[in-house]
Amino acid sequence: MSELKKVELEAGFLQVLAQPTRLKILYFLRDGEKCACEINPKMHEDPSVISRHLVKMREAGILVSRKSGVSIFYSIRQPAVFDILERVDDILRFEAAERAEFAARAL
Amino acid sequence: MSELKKVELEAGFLQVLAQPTRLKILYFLRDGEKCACEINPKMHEDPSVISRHLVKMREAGILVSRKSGVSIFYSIRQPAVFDILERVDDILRFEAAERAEFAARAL
DNA sequence: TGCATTATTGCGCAATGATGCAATAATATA
DNA sequence: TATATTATTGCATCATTGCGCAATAATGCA
Repeated sequence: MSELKKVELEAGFLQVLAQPTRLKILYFLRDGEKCACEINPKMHEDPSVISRHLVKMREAGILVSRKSGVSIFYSIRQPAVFDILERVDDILRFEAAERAEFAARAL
Repeated sequence: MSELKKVELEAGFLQVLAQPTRLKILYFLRDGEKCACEINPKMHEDPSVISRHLVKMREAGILVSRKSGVSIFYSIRQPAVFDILERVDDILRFEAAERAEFAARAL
């Protein structure tokens, strides 16, 4: 039915990563499992918003959740996302350095 | 002014990558510089759409352009984006394999 | 059972993004 | 100079996304 092509799958996955609040959540989860009730106070948004972000990342396979009582604990399922973010940071640093050099040259 | 935080810069860059047509263009440019007039017929979209995608990727530092006559040649400036896409593919393969295994188990 | 806590879903709103047509800019050529 | 080619920009439209309030579900506890 769907017959998703390679670039569409890639874009879809990257789309999930490409959101500041979701990245913030990922970095927060980096040092271990946290329940939504621990994530919420750290973020500056409505719990419903965070919930949707968490669901989206779980559906993408980035996170996994575990229920315990009324709480739901989330943790990283694909640590490789941090490799991706490292690569992005490399590129961003390169960009920043180049812009700085260009600015210096313009003096 | 802007005071962009780390996650915002990362998300912004990933947002540029997270679009099927742009990825298609990137893969097409992988084997070397191409002018817009070569890119256009390969894509199933209006030239104006392709132009905007190219500009966006150039602004993000992913591509670089060179003018020659009426033609404008684009090429990859950050080959590291393919490392990122490789990582994404790894994750997607992992996902696909897991879903396949789950499906097999359900028989 | 009744109540509190935690998390999610329904819904509408505002902002953003992708698209295509038409018009424009820039260059080459007859 | 007039015309054709190449690429971009202006503009309108449509779809998607992120957001927050309110309502609902699910569990634990008095």
